[in-house]
Amino acid sequence: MASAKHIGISVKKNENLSDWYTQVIWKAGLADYAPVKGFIVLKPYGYAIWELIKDILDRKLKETGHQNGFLPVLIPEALLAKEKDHFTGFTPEVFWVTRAGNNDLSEKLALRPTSETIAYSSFSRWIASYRDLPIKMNFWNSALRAEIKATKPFIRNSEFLWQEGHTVHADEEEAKGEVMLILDIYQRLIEDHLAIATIAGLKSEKEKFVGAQYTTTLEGMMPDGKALQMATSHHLGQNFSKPFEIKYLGQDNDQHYAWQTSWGISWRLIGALVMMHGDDKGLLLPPYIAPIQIVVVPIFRDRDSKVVKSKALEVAEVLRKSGLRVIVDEREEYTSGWKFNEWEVKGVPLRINLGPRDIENAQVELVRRDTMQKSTVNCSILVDSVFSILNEIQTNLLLRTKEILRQYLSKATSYDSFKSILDGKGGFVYTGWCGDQSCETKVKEETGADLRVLPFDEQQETGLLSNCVYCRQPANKIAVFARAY
RNA sequence: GGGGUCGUUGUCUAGCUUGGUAUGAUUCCAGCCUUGGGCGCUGGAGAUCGUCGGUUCAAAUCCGGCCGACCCCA
Repeated sequence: MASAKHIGISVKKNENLSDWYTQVIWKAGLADYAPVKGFIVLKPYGYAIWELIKDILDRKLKETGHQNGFLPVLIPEALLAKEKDHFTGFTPEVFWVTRAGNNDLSEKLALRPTSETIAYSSFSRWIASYRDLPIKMNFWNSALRAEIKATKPFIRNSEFLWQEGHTVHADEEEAKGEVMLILDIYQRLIEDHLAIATIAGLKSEKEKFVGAQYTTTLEGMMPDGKALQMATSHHLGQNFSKPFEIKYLGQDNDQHYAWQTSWGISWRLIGALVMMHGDDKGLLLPPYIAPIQIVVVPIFRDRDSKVVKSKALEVAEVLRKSGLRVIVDEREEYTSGWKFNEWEVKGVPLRINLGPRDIENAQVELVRRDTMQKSTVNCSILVDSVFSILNEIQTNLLLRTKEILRQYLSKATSYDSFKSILDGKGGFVYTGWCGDQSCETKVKEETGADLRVLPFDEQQETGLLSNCVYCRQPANKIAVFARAY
């Protein structure tokens, strides 16, 4: 139908990912624009996805000994400026509060771009001896970083929901262990629940968190060949403990500066979910992270609406008792065809069609959102069938993103081939790198690609990539470059 | 950082060149009709044309600033 065209997604995903993406965010009911540039309003369906991400991660963090707290949103300028690199790095994007009511403030207050400084000013007062360590805290809050130019819902906003963890340890090895523990938790969350494959590794000196000793990262690859940073976990060393005087009295009766980590994921993961799994029909959510895993659509004529509806509610109840998130779309003002399309735009992974025909045969029709395959199952084996299909969808989606990642992995031994890959299909390009920041900067300036990650897995494999892609000097690292969001 | 496109009702859109009562669809509401892939019919509602200023007897339309959205390139 012609009229149906502008109700659904009006652009193909592989023709214009950007336009497609914003349409899906809007039409699936995840978010809406706010009156101020770079800000968005999260609608219930979008917030429900965030809540699920939050629940899963929160549980994992508590299981590993972390506790939640809450920090103020305003940070005095002097505090934010205490660690110099950190301050210099963030200052271009900090929002400042300079007035309260009718009075100018004597000291500017920053809307937190991140909470290291304010958290650590507290930590320094909480810690006296090694017996007070470790501190392992996490904060669910929002952060504000002014985005002047390019904004994109969930991917790049001036305010975003996230989680920031901050830990303090007596010795460096323990802190380094924490960094890797968290990165692993993130990778499990992202692969096992969000069904997105990533590359784990180190950020370069240029790209690391300002103020960190080193930054570990999980890098994802979007279907258009552009990279997206999914999570970071930082070893802060003693870079903050020194200016913030986070000291403890050791068993040796001497004062020591503590070792620290910080780490975070944001609602950017929702953006990644949309881009990775969605298709021309709209959103497609992996079952483990879908607020609605199953929608039951009763199909009826007037004379049998009662019996069909009550059967639909019964089916939903059985599935709910098995722990599934199920709704019944009982609305009478829409036809079933309308409902099919709507739930497909919203990405519900599994739909159950239930009409008089099915009731007669004690069966239901299952429709998978990922393959659009329909199957008919007998009510007696419904729960088992549903679980096995949901698991299949989850597995299938992860396989798809692994395949996308694999197709976007290239190796370049010369700068010419490096450039032609970037200008062609894009994606991740593995190269040799001398380790010199000036080569990294030149590559960025000339090609638009930055050094996304020094992958943990590939560092032993030299061979072909034995020279720096830019200066041709002997390489001492395998670097992965890409254009990125 | 550089370049470009755009803003008319909840949504999409005509009108703008050549200034004079704002077009159509969808949506929403009431009622009828029914629902296995975006049903149909009847009636009704919904717009200070993003915003501020300028030109003019008169501005959605011409000019300028600002706000916002989007795209391409580095």
